[in-house]
Amino acid sequence: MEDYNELIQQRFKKLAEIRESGIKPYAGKFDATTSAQALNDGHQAASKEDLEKNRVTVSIAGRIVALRSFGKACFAHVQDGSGRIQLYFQKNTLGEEAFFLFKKLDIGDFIGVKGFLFRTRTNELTIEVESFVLLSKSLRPLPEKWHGLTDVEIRYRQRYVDLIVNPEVKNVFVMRTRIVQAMRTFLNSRGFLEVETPMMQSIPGGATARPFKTHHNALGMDLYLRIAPELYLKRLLVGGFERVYEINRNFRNEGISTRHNPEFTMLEFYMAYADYRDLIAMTEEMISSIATDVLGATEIEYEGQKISLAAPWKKVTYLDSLREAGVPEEVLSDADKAREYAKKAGATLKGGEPLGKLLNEVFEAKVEPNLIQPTFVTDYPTDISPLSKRRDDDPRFVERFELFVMGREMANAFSELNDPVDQKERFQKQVAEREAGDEEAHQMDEDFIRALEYGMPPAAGEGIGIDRLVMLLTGSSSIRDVILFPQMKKEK
RNA sequence: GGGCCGUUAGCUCAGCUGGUAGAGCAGCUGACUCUUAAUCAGCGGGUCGGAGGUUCGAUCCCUCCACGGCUCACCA
Repeated sequence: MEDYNELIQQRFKKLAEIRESGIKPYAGKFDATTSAQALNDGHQAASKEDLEKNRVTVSIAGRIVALRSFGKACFAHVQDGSGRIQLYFQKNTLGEEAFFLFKKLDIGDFIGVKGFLFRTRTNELTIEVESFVLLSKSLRPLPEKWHGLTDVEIRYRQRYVDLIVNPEVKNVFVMRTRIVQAMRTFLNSRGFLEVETPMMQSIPGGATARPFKTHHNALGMDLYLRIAPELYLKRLLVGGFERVYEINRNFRNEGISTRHNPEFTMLEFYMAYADYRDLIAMTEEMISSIATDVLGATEIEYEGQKISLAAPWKKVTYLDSLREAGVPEEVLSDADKAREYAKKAGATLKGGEPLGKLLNEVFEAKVEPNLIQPTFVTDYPTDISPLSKRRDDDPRFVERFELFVMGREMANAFSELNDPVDQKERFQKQVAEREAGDEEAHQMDEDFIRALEYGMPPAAGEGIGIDRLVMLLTGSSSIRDVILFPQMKKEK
């Protein structure tokens, strides 16, 4: 931490003076009768004369965010959890002693005030303060009032300051909470049960990604932070839960970018006796209803582009999406031609990739960036979908879709593979890829196979990246703007 | 991890060709009882991200390092 500068030292001095005068600079509770927003909303229609005729006495607590001082009077704004309201302090009203303490206050201090409402000459609803208490002395200066705080490093590292001075930042996080609430309401109303499954797993499964490793001392065993809850949620299907979901953190030991944070939040839900087609309809309904709940609209703008979340959304099969992007037919079924084509498209290949993986390189380069309006891409190659059920008509493809908006993957869903023999073979294939050097390939999970051998009902499951959904709905271009405390390097 | 860019007062930013740093806000002192970017007068505040190097002299040029941003790779 840096040394205390002159401004901070001045405030420590004021703190000492306040203590010397027998006043507690860090008080206990304060009973506010109202909030800034309640006052502004509730007295919108009250005229200057109304307020003079029928005096409204209020008490409110908050942080001083602006001070405009005259000799024997002062205007201030306090900010509470709901908004801001102006205060007016007069020496005549407060008395000598209280006015002396008032002079020791700084921007940033928390105070509780009692007073009555009036309107100023400029008609701003204001509290004339009759008495006040210092609730908490602030020792550090807040950023200036014109430009506020824009340094992104300070904004992320000291999010508390960002939240104090940038109301739109706070609003994004309020919206995030509302989005998640709307999601829970949607799922709960359809009979889904929210559950919690292990964050620490001895075999990190359910996704292709590199995990964080940790160690349990008493058990003497390595554990991994989960990369997905999928395999545990499916064990619950085996156990008889028919509709379950989990909204929680996943951890992936990979690069950090404007779209990736090492810990991020996913919704995963599983629905017995359904297939991926049911989830297409449900996803359209869920996301458009969340948008309506939270934004009051299904038309949004993201990074200058208008996006319509009104159902129905475009659907295209994986192969057709490649065809539409101009990929020649022979590339779609020939691994050698696909390899050549993927290379030309700029993919970095290690060699030995199966056709599905090669096609996916092409897909990511040629198709994904152009999926601006919500689009379901269906029927993925089996090679890159080790947990999905095969299509009856063509086992090279699975019953799976991904949802793309703004060229980004928003959801991934499939009919769950419930054939233990097929699942075991797929794991074995993954293990082989792992042994061939693919660190992200699945490991064998014997217990999961055992669970499937007891019998898992046919089911469909889906994952939706909450952070990315929040980005979309709040117009945020960086994932760090929708995560309160994004991961940063250690401060020096 | 690679490439590009950035880091100057508490905050937001200037700083020319290399000659040891400025503004606004915030702060302090004083004036001021309806301001809201309050106003007026005065004052203080800097390891110019860090360490080396070049130079008579470095905020400025070079090297390395740290942190951040964008981007590519990896991925969701």
